[in-house]
Amino acid sequence: MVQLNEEQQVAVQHVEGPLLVLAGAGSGKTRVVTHRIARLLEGGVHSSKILALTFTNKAADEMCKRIERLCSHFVSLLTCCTFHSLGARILRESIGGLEGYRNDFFIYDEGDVGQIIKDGLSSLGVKGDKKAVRSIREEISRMKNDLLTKEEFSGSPLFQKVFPYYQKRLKDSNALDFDDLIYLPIQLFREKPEFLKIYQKRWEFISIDEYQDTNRSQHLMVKLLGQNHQNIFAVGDIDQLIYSWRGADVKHVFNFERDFKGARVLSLKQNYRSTSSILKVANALIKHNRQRVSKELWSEIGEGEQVGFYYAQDEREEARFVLEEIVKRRGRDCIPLREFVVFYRTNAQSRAFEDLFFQHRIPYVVVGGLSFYQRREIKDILSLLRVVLSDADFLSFSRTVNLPSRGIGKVTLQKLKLLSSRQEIPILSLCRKIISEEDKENCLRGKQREGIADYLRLIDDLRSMVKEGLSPGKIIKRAIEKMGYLQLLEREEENFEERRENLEALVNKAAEWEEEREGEPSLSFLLEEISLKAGMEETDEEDTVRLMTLHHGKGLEFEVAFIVGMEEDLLPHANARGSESATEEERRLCYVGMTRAKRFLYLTSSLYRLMWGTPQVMRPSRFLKELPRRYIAKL
DNA sequence: CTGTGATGTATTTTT
DNA sequence: TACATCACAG
Repeated sequence: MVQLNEEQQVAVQHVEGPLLVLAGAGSGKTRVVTHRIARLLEGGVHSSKILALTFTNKAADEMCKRIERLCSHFVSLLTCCTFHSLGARILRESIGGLEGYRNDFFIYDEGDVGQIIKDGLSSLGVKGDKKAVRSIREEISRMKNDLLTKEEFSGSPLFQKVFPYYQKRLKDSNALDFDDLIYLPIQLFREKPEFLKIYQKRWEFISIDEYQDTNRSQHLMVKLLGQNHQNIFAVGDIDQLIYSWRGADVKHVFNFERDFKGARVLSLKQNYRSTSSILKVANALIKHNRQRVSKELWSEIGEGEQVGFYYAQDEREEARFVLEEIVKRRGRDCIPLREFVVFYRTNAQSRAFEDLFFQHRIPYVVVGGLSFYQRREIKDILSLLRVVLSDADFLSFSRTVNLPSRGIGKVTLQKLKLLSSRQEIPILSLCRKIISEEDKENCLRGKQREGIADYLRLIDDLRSMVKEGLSPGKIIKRAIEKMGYLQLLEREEENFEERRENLEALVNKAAEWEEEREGEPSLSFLLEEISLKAGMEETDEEDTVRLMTLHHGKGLEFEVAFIVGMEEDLLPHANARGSESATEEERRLCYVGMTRAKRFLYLTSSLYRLMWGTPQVMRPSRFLKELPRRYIAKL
């Protein structure tokens, strides 16, 4: 299928001015985007003038590769990345335009951010309830995504109290959160239009993938960057909008023609992925959504088999059914394991499948579960490296100062933090001061004082390695050795082997990264890449069954897809109860899952399900009743 | 300060 | 179930 259909051709040949492509699932969206960019390049547009934005790193990688394949020698300076990477890049260059920021910032992940909110709560005398932390985190995120100041944002009272603390902590630590990566460039562009001009000139052609999932700040970023030339090529599908909880809004798609004057709109309805049975079922489901423009996907692939439905007794039996079906299909249709995917609504559901697959030696990968970089042992080492690079990162300091145990506990830490903020000195400078001055104020003695001194020696040691220009991989290796981390793990952990292997993998990853990046393999660069790409592991090559949430399925395709747990309060999720728009989003989620399947699609429900360790009676999902019987086979 | 064990409470989705 | 937090003893 080298040929493009008529609508695709029109899109690919589009050069200047705004264009919105409403591309249904499997309609060759990525092909259109890549071919169009290839055409621009062939038409003489310099690669440095093109910006291609995607939603995930994986998609960015994929797009890069495909463009390269189409016209290898032109691509060198093409910018193809996620919104967040773009933001980070802009800020590295230009954050100096904003008062009080430095360009060697760290990027804090969700865990880091949660810890800071917790600290904030406890400094206010409120106990750090996990739920409260999460809701405040969401409020902060919402505020920044909606580009509001804290005065404009009507947050909860708790938010109002914690937010100033939160911002101060980040600033003192020279750190940014994820949302800042979009929020701050926009602030910069508004305050200092001369910076905006630079970037407007740099990128003359902008293409955005998964446009339906952009939130308000991302949307504005595109608008600002494209203001002059208006060469905006947006591709999206409102039936696949699944991130409204993160600020995505159909409004942005509906308003495209208003936001970009003279915009053309195209729609791609022919599907090149799935059998028509699968499409009929998916179409029937999504038709129940009111907020959409009607659109019926069709394909020429042939009817194929009916969609299978299985009603299981409990989740173990559900897993057993899936496993048997995989084994059967693999044998009968010669489908490799990597072409099977199991989709579920919540991460917790993966357990039953993991247990069974493990037991039966069926190789599998859980995509996007607890990411590699969020594992404790990895975070410990990376935190230490952050301290090596910065005097001010209190969070990383507190995480590592007592590894291995140096007698620095909660109390001492609190004392140090108080002193550090009172004297407005970075935490490490404070530590140096304390051990150099001869027991002035008597603030640390004996074991604690010796512990701090020991820690500082470790940091200095590693810093001198950085100065000598040792490679990141070597520094990481030395850091693990010097702090005696393995011995520490060995003493206290049961799954020592696994953790040791993870650390080994970290060193290897760093080494790999160095080879890729001939130019400038600095430690700080590596850390940035890790914080932006956390969660992306290269499992693509392995022939294993994939287990993932429906959200992770976006943009992927498989020969065989299972959507499990089709039950009320799970899909649609309990949190959507009573809200029509939330239920519609659940329906879209289900739709995304269905349209991932090329040849075979299975849906399963379970009568009983273990929740919090106790069995619960479940009711079949309302979505099942919305499907046309004649395309469904009960198994 | 550290380690232990009891106790209670939580499972949406993610760059 | 399982994980995190808390109280208490060493």
